Amino acid sequence: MAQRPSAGMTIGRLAKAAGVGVETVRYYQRRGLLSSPVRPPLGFRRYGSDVLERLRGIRRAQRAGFSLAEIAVLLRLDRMRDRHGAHQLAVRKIADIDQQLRVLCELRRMLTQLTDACERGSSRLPCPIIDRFAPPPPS
Amino acid sequence: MAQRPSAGMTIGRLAKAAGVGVETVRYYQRRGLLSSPVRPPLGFRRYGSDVLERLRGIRRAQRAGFSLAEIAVLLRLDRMRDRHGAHQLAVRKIADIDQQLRVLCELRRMLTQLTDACERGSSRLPCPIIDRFAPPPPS
DNA sequence: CTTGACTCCGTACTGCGGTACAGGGTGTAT
DNA sequence: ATACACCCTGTACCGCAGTACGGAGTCAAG
Repeated sequence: MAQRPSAGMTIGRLAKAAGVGVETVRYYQRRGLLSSPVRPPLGFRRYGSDVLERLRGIRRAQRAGFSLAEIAVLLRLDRMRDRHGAHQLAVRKIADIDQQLRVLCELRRMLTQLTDACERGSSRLPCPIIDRFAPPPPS
Repeated sequence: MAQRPSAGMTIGRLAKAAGVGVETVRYYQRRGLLSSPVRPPLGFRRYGSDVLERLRGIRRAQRAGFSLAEIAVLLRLDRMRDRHGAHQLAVRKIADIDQQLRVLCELRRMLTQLTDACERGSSRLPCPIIDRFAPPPPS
């Protein structure tokens, strides 16, 4: 049983293991998403694998479209074991996504129409894109 | 032919006609998207309907998903009558939108799976949403 | 001629999710 | 023992698209 050089990772290794920057870890600590172990009187803070798992969880939730503020709420619901709250949050998120999808589809339709018109039109006519979006100054 | 009280609108009327705030108009002027008429030695600036049309064009382009920086480019292309450039910009924008759509669809699929699992699961088991995103501290 | 609404100009602040940097202290390998 | 990489703390800054505010000037109606 060799004495470990000190149990746990330093912040740098933690960050690397989670694929984020050191500054990002500190930022999450400031936001209260990650706890910061007490600093020993001499030396650096050490982080256990639990913190690493948490950090990875935060990133997963981010990829799922939750903001850091929402993740803070999720973590709070977690501490309170509030399944219902978490479920509601996810359902609302899906509604958000649906709204965004609608807007983007409409946008795509509009832009596609425009580029199609631009391609078909005689090059002597004004470009429909410019025409729609940038009515020329009266000159 | 009554002498008009002074031709054109003040900035407040211009803003209201376009449905934006006065500060927004000034902001666009600072960004070089709208020209600012010379201020007469005494009195306020006056804006013609050409500026109003331009302002409306900027808002249309924004709604179509262009950033102000991109709109600045569009306006420059407009001045140069560069149809091809405008077309390319729009095509790139469509590719952006497609990428966003892909990401959002994947997200939606993932969240839906999660909420479904949450609804079906026994309430005694840990919530899959919390479980996925917020692995509880070891405690 | 006063009142109130508007304009002008400059600067600073918002929220989001970080990033950068300065000026120290510390751990570890050689 | 010394070099060098890493950590700590605090603060400032990034882009985006505005919004807010202070203190002054000006215009128009009553």
